[in-house]
Amino acid sequence: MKSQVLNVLKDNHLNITGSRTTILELFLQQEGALSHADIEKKIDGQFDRVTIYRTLQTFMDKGIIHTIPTAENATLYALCKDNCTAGHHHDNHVHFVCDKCGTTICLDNVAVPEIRLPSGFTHNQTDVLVNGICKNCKKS
Amino acid sequence: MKSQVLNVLKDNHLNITGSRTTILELFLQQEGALSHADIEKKIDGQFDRVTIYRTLQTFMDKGIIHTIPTAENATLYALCKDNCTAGHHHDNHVHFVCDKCGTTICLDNVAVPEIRLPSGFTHNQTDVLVNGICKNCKKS
DNA sequence: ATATCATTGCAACTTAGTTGCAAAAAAAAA
DNA sequence: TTTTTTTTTGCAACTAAGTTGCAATGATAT
Repeated sequence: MKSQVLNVLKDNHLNITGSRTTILELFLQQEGALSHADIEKKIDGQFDRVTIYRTLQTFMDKGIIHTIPTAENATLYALCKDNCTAGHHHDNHVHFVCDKCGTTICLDNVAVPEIRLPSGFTHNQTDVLVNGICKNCKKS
Repeated sequence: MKSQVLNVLKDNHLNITGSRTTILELFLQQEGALSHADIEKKIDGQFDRVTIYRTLQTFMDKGIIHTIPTAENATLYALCKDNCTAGHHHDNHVHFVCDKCGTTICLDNVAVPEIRLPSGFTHNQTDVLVNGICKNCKKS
């Protein structure tokens, strides 16, 4: 729905522009996370590489999306659910990477466990990355 | 100790060469993980960039080192402790990144917790990345 | 000591990401 | 609605990370 896109942008005090609506729509249309390259393919020349980078950075700053660290070291971006405040936001959920189809998704209802660190270490944030076979690939 | 370096190489059926002994020594001399750039700096032109990449790849193939996924998406390499068999090896420990000094270390005695996945998902491997302040930085 | 096979350095390339600046597009003001 | 101001975009040029082919060098086995 188009109005959802506009609402998200308005709520974050962002001007409505072509690249922002188009890229935000991509995220809302699908479950998995997207890389810069994924987006570049999907919009097929509609916007410049640099514009995509800058749009993603803007969304990051506002807490609309977050990055996912992957084992293969490609930066992935995914929508934040609800309670991410601008800037300093935590993704308190587990990230899942499918070994078969390569899709990365956020398991929003799988909590990150507490890690007991050795004495002398202070905890700040935890990222959990699980590899395996996803729901869709298992069926086939 | 020099003989330790040679033993590791011999045990893994690797020819003894300059770059392999030098780079392996670097890993044995220190606690934290190293990036390609770190190594390049430390060996200061002794070996070609490409040779470093290939040496790291060789060590990976043999299970001497493993990669650590980082939030900033720079590939880090660290020594495997003991029971990593060649090729398919698991790093069943937590990785810690210090927000102050940037050092990444393997917390070998902090186990990776079991993650309970939603139905339909099959588990294969888990990576845990903790950010915070390390032992050394806390003192100062 | 030499033949064989593995390893290295070089050059050239691809891919990811960044920066400055002028043009174009939004939003605000008149 | 038109003009002004501010933001956003595209382009070009750049840096950094990583890869590949090939000829030359170095290690190992005979």
